Amino acid sequence: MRESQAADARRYHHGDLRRALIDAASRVLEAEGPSALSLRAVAREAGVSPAAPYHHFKDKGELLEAVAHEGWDLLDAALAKAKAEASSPAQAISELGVAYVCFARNNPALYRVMYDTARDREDLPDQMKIEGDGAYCKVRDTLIEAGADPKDTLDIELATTAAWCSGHGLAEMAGFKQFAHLKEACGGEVEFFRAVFQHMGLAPRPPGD
Amino acid sequence: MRESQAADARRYHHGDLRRALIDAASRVLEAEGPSALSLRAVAREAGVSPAAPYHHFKDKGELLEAVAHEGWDLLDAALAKAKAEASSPAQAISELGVAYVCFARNNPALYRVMYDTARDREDLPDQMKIEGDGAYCKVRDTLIEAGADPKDTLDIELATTAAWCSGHGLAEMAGFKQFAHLKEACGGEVEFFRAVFQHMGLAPRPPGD
DNA sequence: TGTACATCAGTGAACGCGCGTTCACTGATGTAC
DNA sequence: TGTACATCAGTGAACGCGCGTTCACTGATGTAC
Repeated sequence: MRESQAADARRYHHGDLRRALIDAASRVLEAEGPSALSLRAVAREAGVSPAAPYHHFKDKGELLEAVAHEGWDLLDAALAKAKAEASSPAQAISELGVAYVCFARNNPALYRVMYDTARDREDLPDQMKIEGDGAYCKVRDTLIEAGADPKDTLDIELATTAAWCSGHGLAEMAGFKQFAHLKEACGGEVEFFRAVFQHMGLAPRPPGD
Repeated sequence: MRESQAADARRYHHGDLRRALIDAASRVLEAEGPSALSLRAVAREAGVSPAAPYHHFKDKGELLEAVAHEGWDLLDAALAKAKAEASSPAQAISELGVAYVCFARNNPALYRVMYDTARDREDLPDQMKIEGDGAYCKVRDTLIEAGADPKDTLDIELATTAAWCSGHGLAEMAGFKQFAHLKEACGGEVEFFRAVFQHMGLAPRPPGD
């Protein structure tokens, strides 16, 4: 049937416990928050003994990293989708921001784990690095498409960093109740995001404004 | 000597254990990070038994809130100082941002506790509320002084929110190693902050730029 | 001023808990002949 | 195809740990007379 069995662990007892553990971790995370994300809780959720995960992850940290890694992939996919659907580079910048903040709002605990594990390593993951086509590069390339001078690399990097920080800041703030009246005044959460991005110079003013 | 003794608990055994516990918490926080901040560790650091804090705080959460409260006061003071020293409203906006990010960089664990306890309550503390003269109001008033239309309250609030989010985002990002080369290229960490704020529209361009 | 009493800040031992991790094991799966 | 063996994913009991919190207590301080 299959030529390779080295890369295919799926036929063992459980099927694919590694995968199942990451999924279980996501469920624990969204149901009970980051503080409830223990190895034992994940094993429990996956229906295996507390020792089982050690056949797939060196320790708890390695499981968390796997969860975070998946999170960055999901974020990357959300940004790619937003960029593909935008009708112009200027609009794409704004839509990347909205997609970013919506991702964080829809997966708050996962988003937290992503940055917490990065902070522990003092390093953002390779997935969003400057070389390659990670999330960071999508933002940078969009800024260039929208007219930034690609030769002024320092300026481009600063602009990309500014955009990323703005998105991250809004993502973290958006959950506080203080902003409920602003969301209402703007006519919805996404509209609030867009309005804030306008003030950050990251969104075109709507026509006739 | 003293008429009131109700408001003055300072003459009891320890002197002022409440104060001492908050100070001990700050020391634990900066030495070992937020995850090490347990009630027992704080009591240990203060040199008292694990039960002693319960005479001053209902539970661990109340101690954390007191630590966070103090943090917001310190942040407020840092912003007030930055604003007072600025030579123009436009410069004040930029200097508020720099002061904010520097505060977070100099007190990373405290900064984290401030936002974590706020998130648990789903509410930022009263200290930075819209009414009064908390940190939020300092930013808002400075924006008005710099020329924003005070009658367009929605716009002002959005602009203040945008500024706050930008600062928070940069504060959280500034610790990552990825940005080391940008700090170097800008000639220093503070210069990096200023450059990013320029891209967020929060800092005046230096003359001749 | 001196004494009896009330107050209450701090002690130290104990509780039950969930955690990360280790260990010897078992039993299903895959492989060689 | 059938059998013997090796592999290794998962078990379940146990470990030591630090945690938040409670409890009966003790002893210093403040107060009333």
